[in-house]
Amino acid sequence: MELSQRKEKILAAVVEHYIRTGEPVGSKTLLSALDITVSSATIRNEMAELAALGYLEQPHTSAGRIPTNEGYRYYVDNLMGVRPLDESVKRQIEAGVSLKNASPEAILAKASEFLADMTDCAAVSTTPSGENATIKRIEFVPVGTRTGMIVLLTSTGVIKSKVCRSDVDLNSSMIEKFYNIVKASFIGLPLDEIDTATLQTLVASMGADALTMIPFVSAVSELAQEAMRTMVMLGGQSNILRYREDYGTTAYELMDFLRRGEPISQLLANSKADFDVKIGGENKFKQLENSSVIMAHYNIDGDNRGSIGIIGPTRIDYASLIPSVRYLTDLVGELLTQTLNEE
Amino acid sequence: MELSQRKEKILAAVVEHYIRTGEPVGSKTLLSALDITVSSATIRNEMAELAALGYLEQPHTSAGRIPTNEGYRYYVDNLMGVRPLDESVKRQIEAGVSLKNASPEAILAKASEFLADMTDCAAVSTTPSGENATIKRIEFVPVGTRTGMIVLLTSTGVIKSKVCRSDVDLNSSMIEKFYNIVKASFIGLPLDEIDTATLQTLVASMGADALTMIPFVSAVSELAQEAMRTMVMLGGQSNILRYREDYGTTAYELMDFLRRGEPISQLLANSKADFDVKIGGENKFKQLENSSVIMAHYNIDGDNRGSIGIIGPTRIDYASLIPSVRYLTDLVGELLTQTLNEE
DNA sequence: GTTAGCACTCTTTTGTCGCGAGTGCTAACT
DNA sequence: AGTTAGCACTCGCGACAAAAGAGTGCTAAC
Repeated sequence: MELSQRKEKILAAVVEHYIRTGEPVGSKTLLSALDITVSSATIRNEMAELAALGYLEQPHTSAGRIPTNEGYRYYVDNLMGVRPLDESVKRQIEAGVSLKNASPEAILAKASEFLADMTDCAAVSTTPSGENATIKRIEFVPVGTRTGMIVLLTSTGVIKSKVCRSDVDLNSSMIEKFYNIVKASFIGLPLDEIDTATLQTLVASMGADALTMIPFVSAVSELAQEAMRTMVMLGGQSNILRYREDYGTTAYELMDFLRRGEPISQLLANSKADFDVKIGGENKFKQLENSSVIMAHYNIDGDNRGSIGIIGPTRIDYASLIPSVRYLTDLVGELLTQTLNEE
Repeated sequence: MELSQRKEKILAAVVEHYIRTGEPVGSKTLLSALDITVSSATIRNEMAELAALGYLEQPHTSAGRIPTNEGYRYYVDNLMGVRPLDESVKRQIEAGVSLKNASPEAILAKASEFLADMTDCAAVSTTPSGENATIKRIEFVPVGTRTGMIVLLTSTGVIKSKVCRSDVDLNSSMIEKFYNIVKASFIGLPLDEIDTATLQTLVASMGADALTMIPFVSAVSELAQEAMRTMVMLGGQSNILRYREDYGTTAYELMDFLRRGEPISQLLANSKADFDVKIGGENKFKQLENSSVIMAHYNIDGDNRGSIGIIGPTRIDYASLIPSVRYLTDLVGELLTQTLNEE
């Protein structure tokens, strides 16, 4: 749907004004905000047409207009000025995500927290997916007479560790047996091939040693699961209260939605493009019907591996937050690439 | 301050009714709730006296009475029936905290989450304090040409690990050097003696090796800090919205308060008794002035080491939640004792 | 000490009214 | 044909008033 230039100007002004104030905007207000040489009546006519086209709506007859979800969509796709990020904002973001010597989880947790603070929205991120990774290395470190720590390194550079407990005292022959099993059965194996069936056949093939080895073997499998699973990092839930009126009655549902990592990871994984904006009901979760999501994906070694996003009211400030989310996400991608490749 | 038996009965009835309904309770309502053979006028007289004593108040002249913080306090200290926990609730709690083979952090995180769900409040817990612990063991596991994982075990059984990166390729002589330094300088050292000053003298004494060893040594120190620091686990923040009206305008402040672990750990550490209830402004944090806190402390090897608590509105259901929190906390204590002592 | 009765207070609800904001339509103008 | 001025119309909102309802405090009698 193509709009005349003047309609576009009006639509943009309505969207921007409403985003700023949260109040329905009428023809007169618009007249002074717009450097245009027409009368308010003309603007009214144009607005009526925009409403007929579905881009604007009236909360009630005698109020101004507010954008519909389609209105926001048109604004984001066609009208929004993509001014480059301020240098000072860039530097602020750079400071916010810098974290040396930290795990991917810690980096993303901090990034989410920072992004939430910066945008006054709730922020979410997913840890790198380990779907196509294989097991590169497994180590066992005794830390007590019956306790040891298993360390797993994947081909994508993710390191996971887990304390594990044996039913009998550890001795070097057991540890050697463990390494033999690991070498023969695990190294090089794709993470997603370690399921309970594989484990059972493995345990069955061990014969007499099975009993003592089970805690170790199952710990390795748990680690593989963990390394594969993407975790959801969450920040700034309290910011939901900040825009409480905009969320209406869905505020509680929204907070509850945020707690459950699973749907969020679906939400974030659901888009292929470099970055994505979902406005109101555009995503299939009805808890988000009064929310917009701005998300971007980060790459590790050029490979799309995870996402970072913010969730705010539909009248979120798209124009200035989209570039911020994208820039931050790119930075995090670089940082993670670096972290995971250093050996 | 001693109250007559009848006054106590009335106060208890007011508190319990208000906790249940959230509505101010008047003399007639009370009459039907109370199996007492007096008229509403008598109850009015008694309530007027209770108000004069500071245990009840009226939101406005023609409304019923609601308990003051002092009223809740008297109720909790003297009136509240301490019925033992239902067997079914006990079993529910046992199921909620059972987690085999998990780290203390994971156990407490799950316990907080579960407690929040069970009580419809926000729940918090602190990880065991490592204040008096010493370093028992340190291991180094190479996982790449320049990367290794350092594993630290404390005398209290806490295991922490961290990936650490060298500037040059690792070789066995460096690893041996590392173990020498560790043996000589760290093993047996109390965690709180590892500060920057100690580290600097240590690095200074290493002479030429200092440069290559610094990443390792400082990683050990970071691990020691981590093992010492109590972390705050948080669950059920969304439940704050559930009692939004009760928190009034402090709802946002409350959520924000919960995010910052530090004040919460102060709050929880501030009480010596086995368990503790803070009502409204009784704790020094003004973000909690409309909240009550029910907290209990768990013991590891008989030693008070951490706390678990819930934060709700002042009209929280003390009588049934206090036993739940205590029972759960005891269970967690047992579980942690077991986890940390198994070697 | 207890109770019935009653006047009193204060909130809440409902209804009405007028104001103001903003619209849509029509007729005139360019 | 597009634009504009003018005007009647609609609707939400705040103010105000009246009525209803809940609950109290007090007094006088039991």
